[in-house]
Amino acid sequence: MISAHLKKLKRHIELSREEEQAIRDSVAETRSVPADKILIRNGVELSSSMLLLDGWLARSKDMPAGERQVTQLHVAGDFADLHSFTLKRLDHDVATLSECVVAVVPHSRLKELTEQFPRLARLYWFSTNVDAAICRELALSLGQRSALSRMAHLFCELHARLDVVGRADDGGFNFPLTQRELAECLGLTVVHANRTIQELRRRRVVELENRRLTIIDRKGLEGIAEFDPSYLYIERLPY
Amino acid sequence: MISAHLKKLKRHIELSREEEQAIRDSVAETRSVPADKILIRNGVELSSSMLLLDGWLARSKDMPAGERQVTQLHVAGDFADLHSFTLKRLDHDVATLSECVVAVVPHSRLKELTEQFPRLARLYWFSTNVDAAICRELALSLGQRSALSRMAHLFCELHARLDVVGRADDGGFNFPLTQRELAECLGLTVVHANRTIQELRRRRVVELENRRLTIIDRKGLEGIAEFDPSYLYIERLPY
DNA sequence: CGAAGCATTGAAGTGCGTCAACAATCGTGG
DNA sequence: CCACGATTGTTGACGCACTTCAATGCTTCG
Repeated sequence: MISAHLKKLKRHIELSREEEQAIRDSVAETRSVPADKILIRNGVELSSSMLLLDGWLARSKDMPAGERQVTQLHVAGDFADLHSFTLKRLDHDVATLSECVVAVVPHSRLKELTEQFPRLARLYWFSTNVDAAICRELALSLGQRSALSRMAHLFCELHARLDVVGRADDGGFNFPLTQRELAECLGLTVVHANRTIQELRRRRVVELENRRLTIIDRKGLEGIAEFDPSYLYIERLPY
Repeated sequence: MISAHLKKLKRHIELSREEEQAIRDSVAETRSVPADKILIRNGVELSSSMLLLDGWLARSKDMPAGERQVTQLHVAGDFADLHSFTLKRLDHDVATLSECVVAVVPHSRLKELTEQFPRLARLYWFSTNVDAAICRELALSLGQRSALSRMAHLFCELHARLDVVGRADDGGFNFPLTQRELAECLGLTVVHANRTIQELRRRRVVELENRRLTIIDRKGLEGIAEFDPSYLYIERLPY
């Protein structure tokens, strides 16, 4: 089940036998978590990071009055809080959006791993930097794109990211979020998120039903989104 | 002039003599750059990172039609593109907002530095993770806060960050951005940014003139912003 | 089978955008 | 030191994308 994570890493560098084994050995335990649970709470001191093996997670930040912004979605193969290795506590919550399987990686092992394999240290550093790039693209979406373009952009991004770990096909992908959660990703109200989905349906670019997103017109969707995947850094061997 | 950077780092760990010297030695050259220049262009392969010694920089992303979102502001002591060490090319531009002095740090030296001093590797990794936390807070602002609250929040954040490097006082700080640039940080039009400044003035919380931001009512400003600085990770010794 | 959450719809309101004009300031060269 | 164009700041009128409020049917699940 850690194969999705390794698949992602191997897009960037060839892993030696020892490196791959060290990564496998860094997992202390594997846990199953039901949907709608807060896995990591804002501000709490942490001594391990969570590697998502299956399911969907969200990083979210709440306002005093209760409004919520999801700042990142995570799918199989993603480290949900690798940044807690250096930050020690998070500035956001991490919650399950579906039933999830997570691997627990103690910070102590990450320390050994990164000191023993500086190349892996840079690879994992790279990985948190890609998270940051995704967040910058979100800021661009929230600041400049219309609701329609924003939603289309999110769907394009998710398709590209899921494709890397073999969880998407040309027709689309499983999408377990409710419209409320989707709205929280996009900085919209539920009502407007609903109307935006309907507009995408009306334009025959996507369909969304039964927790599955069907992409009907990929080019059309990417056009609405003005999608350029280079910010995802999905390419082979950067160094 | 690198002292602002060291001051920032020393908030988090005590630097040994050797570590501090290694950081100083990592600078290959120092350059002065006029205002309104693109220092680093989106997509270009890089072999060094820029440490800002003095002045203001912005990370910005442009849309095909020309709209621009600033995803981060940088002040003295900040690494503008430490993430280029692992990403190799950026997903955004870095431009000068004022005259700037930057130190050029080759990636080759960063590689040596981080391999020789794993503690510094983690500290610099930490630093890029704080940048990401700041970007998440921006996403929260853009997605959920009103224009007024967003602007107040930015001013609070800048005051806190400038204070760390000794470039703010109780009364405020120098703020070289035009209203257009400020608007680009906040996802607003110039016209509405102008009206928002006026509302902050009317409420007697800040004044903005002659490239200086004066904070008249700190508590009032923080109240409008619902400002909680914990996402900035300004505190002593996380490990 | 009932309750709770989720998706959908309509009507009305508003925060911010757009367009357009003008005033103030700045930088530059004569 | 002034002239002048360019940039920056400010204001008003109007429009619209998105919100708010409220109601209704649809699913899901104990």
